[in-house]
This record gives sequence, structure tokens and C-alpha cells, in this order.
Amino acid sequence: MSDELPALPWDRARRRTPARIPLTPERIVDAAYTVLDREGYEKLSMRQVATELGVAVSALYTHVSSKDELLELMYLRLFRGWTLPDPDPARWREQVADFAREGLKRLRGHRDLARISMTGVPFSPEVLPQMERLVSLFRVAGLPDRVAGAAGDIISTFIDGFAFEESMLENRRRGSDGLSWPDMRAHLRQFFADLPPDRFPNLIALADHMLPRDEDDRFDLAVEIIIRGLASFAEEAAENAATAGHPGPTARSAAGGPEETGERGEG
Amino acid sequence: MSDELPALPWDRARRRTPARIPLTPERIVDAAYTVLDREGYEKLSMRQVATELGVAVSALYTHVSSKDELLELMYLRLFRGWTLPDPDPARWREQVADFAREGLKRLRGHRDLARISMTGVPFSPEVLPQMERLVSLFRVAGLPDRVAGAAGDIISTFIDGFAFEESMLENRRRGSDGLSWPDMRAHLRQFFADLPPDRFPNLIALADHMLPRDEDDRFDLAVEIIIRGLASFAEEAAENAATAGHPGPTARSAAGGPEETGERGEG
DNA sequence: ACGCTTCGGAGAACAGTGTTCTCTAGATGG
DNA sequence: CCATCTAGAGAACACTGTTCTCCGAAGCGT
Repeated sequence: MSDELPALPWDRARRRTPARIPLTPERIVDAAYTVLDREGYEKLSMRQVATELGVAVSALYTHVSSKDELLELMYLRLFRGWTLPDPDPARWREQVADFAREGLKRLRGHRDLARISMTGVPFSPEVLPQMERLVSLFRVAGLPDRVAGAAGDIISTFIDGFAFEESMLENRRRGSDGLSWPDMRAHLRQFFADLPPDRFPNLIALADHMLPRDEDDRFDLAVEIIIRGLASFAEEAAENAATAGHPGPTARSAAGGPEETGERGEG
Repeated sequence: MSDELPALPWDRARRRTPARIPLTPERIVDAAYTVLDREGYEKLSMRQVATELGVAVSALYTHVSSKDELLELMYLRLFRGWTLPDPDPARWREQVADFAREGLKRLRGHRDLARISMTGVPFSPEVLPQMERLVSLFRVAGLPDRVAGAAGDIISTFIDGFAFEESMLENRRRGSDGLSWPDMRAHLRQFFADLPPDRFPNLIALADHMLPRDEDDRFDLAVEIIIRGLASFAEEAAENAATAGHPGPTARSAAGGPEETGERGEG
């Protein structure tokens, strides 16, 4: 603002103490992320954030109305610079998988971030464009409306839940002992091996596949399962469209059933 | 224990004040659930639980080592008296759907219980039988090992995540206003209707299907999607088994690709 | 360059949290 | 009846989120 005015004589003196960087929501969120990464969600407190900034606690409240709002601002960072590609009907499965992987990657970007994400409001202006493009992707893929409308929510819920449980396990590993991840895995493998074979034959048989996730395989598999489930609805819709009017023996439309057109006279 | 001994003279006097019911983990968990239902997760504190029991806070710590342990005990109640039926290959889809619905019903049984469930340890002795039967169900259904081993985790994660978000929304409804659920729905419908049509055409088009869950339809749909995804792996495995050795043109195995048979030499 | 207003940060305070300590009163074993 | 032991009481500690008052420095008009 004062940059455009001619400099007054005493201007220089007043510019001499810019040592104090102005406090902003942006800087507060930065500091909060620093504390989060270092201390974890449980110890993320307004006082810790203030200390991180070298500032009084009360100073935070002039830029951030509450801790909940701070958490909300941290949540919104998840979506910064995250734009989904234009939907491509031929590659929608890949695109959904890419979306899921990117989401998990971002949630893994900061310790316990999944705990914060889980409680975030999904209807904020920053998130809506994401939802819009995701929904458009599902529509382009040929999913019926009611499936397309729910699909984004379903896969997002799963990504959050997966990352959340991962974060829980990681904290448990940190807390109980200083066990490394391989040690933790070995320990759990032994746990499954030591189960009474008469009571837990299946858990023992699949022990290798029951181990907690330390790579992306299980996540990718889960996403693939969801995508296949979605795809089955797309195929079903395509078949129904092809045989419209004269219902032939569609072998696998057992679960679908007729769908009410939700037209209401008030929108 | 002392019932079997002959009564001593001062026995009567000592029996005269049984007014004090002995404190047990069981009673503490009961009281904690009472507080949870009345006040919600955020206000569930050891002091509130103690007050509910008419007891000092420190008294709780002789029966429960920490608040975390109390939460863990509350979590374990989820599984009390919950036994899965014997797996039936012909009805495995229904059985999985029933399991999911029962889980959601139990999570809905107490306010914010999903928040507690999300952080619960899934490897406790009380939960393992559940897992065992679930895994056996997936194996009987014909899922390949690596899918069967992950399926239980996947669907459980989703159930928890779904209930968690539901609980978040419910708390938000409670907090912001005293809006009834229909009012909340109407409000959100209006929100979607008021979106700029050029930027959010798909969200607006599917507004009716984007509304937050207030019935079980969306949950059932999500479970159906996951089950269909699982089923596709079962079908794939069946086909592979049938045409083993001479790979014929399997029409619908576009996304699957060749699958490594995860046989390891140590089980 | 002066005075005035404005406002962001500081510090103390309040009510509440989980947990631990000491101590007493009442039930238990001899 | 007495000694013992322990479950519960109460106070205390180190925290938490939030709000209050107050001060000092920056910004304005003159």
C-alpha cells in the first residue's frame, strides 16, 4: 500500500524493524504441520504451535478462531494443487486408481494427517471442484447416477479409513517399543503362527496375507476391488441400454432392480 | 467365597452395609457408555465417568490403567455376542452383506462409537474369532488367498469409515444449529442447487444422489459394490482353474492381467 | 514532527483434562 | 478383637482450549 507513495523522511526509520514477520493463518498452518510431524496428533496443541512460532498462544486466536478451524485449514492443504485430469472413458479405471494413490500419498505426507482428514468437512469450496471432477469421471465411465453419486464418497471414505488405520498402527509401533517395521512384521507373523490351529485354521493359512500393510499392494488391491465393483454397474447399465424395451434374459442382473427416477418438484 | 464358611458373630454387622456396589471394569464401561451417549466423545472424560458412578476419579485407575484402556474395553463390547454364521458358499454374498449391516448397526448403537472403534486394536483375542470366520467365509466363496486375506480388513475399514463420517455429520448437525434431519437435508439440497452451474454441472445433476446418508441405501450400495468387486476375483479364479494349462480367450479379464500364484515355501 | 486511533501480540486467568501421589476408612484374615 | 491390606477419596501436577485485560507499536490525519 505505502509502496506507491513517495518516501517520507521518517519512512526509513519505520522500515528499520521488519524483524517481526507478520503472523498469518498460512504461517500458523505451517507451524502446526511442523508440530504435527514432530509430535503427532495427540500432542498437537495451540501452545505447541505458538511456541513453534515464538509467539503467545493468544496471538493465534486473532488469525484462527479455534483449534477446530486450524485443523480445518490443515485439512484443506490436502487439496492444494491437486487437480484431476480430464475424464477419459477409455482409461477411467486407471484414473480412479491414480486418484486413490495420490490421495493416499498426500495423507501419508504428514504424520497422523489421516486423523485430521477423517473429520474434515467435505463440502468446503476448496474440495468441491475435486468432487465435481471425480463425479464427472464416474459419469463418463457409464455408471448409473445413483452409483456415480455415491462412488466418490465411497472411495474417499475408504482412502481415509485405510490411511487412518495405517496411522494408528504406526503410532502403536512407535509407542509400545522402538520396533522397526521389519521386526514388527516378524512379530506379527509369529503371533499368527502361534495361534491355536484348531480354532484359527484360516487365519494361520493366510497369515502371509493378513499381515498389516507396509507396502502399497494391499491398498492397490482394495482399490482394484472397488473399481471392479463399480465397473460391474457400468457393464450392467450398458447391457440394459442395449436391450432396452425388450427385456431379454440378462443373466447377471440379480441385485440391480428397477430404479426410481428421483424427480421432485422444488429444485 | 465366604458363603461356604459358618457365619461369625460380627458377620451380620459387616453384611449390613452392602450399599456400596463394588467397582469393576464392567461397571466402569457401563458408565462410560452412559456418558458417551449423553455427552458425546469429546466430553467423555474420566471425571465424567467417575461422577456418573458417584466415585472419585482416582478410584477408576485401580480397575482401568488409563483412558486408552477404557476406550479399548468399550471397543471390545462391539463384538460381545456377535457370532458369524457358518459360511455357506451359495449365500456368501448375503452373508457378507449381513455382516456389514450388523457391524453398522452395532456402531450406530452408541453415539460416536465409530470414533472409538476406528482406533481399536483389531488383533485382540475377542476380535480374532470374528476375523477367522470372516476369512473362512471369503475362502469358501472361492476368493484367491491374497484377496481373501485382505477382504475382511477392507470391508471392516469401510464400515468403520462410513460410520465415522456419519457420526461426524451427526455431531455437526447437533452443533451448528438444532436443525432436524429433514431440514438438514433440505439445506444441503439447496446448497447443491445454488452452486454455479458452469463449474459444477455434475454435482448439480446428481444432487439427489450426493446428499449425505440418512438411510441405509447408500451403505447397502457401497457394500454391494465391494461384494461385486470381490466376486469378480472369485469368478476369475474359477475360470483360471477351469482352463488351467491352455489359456483360452477369456472375454472379460481386461483389467486383471496375469496373476502370480503367491505360493511361498514356508507356510 | 506531533497526537490520536487502531489493532496485533503478551500475559494472566479460567475451567477443564489425564494421571499420580498420599492418606484414610472399611473390609478381610487370623 | 486386632493387624493387615487394599479400594476409594482428595489433593496435586502438568497439561489443554479459550478468553480476558492490557500494553506497545504501527498507521493515520494534521
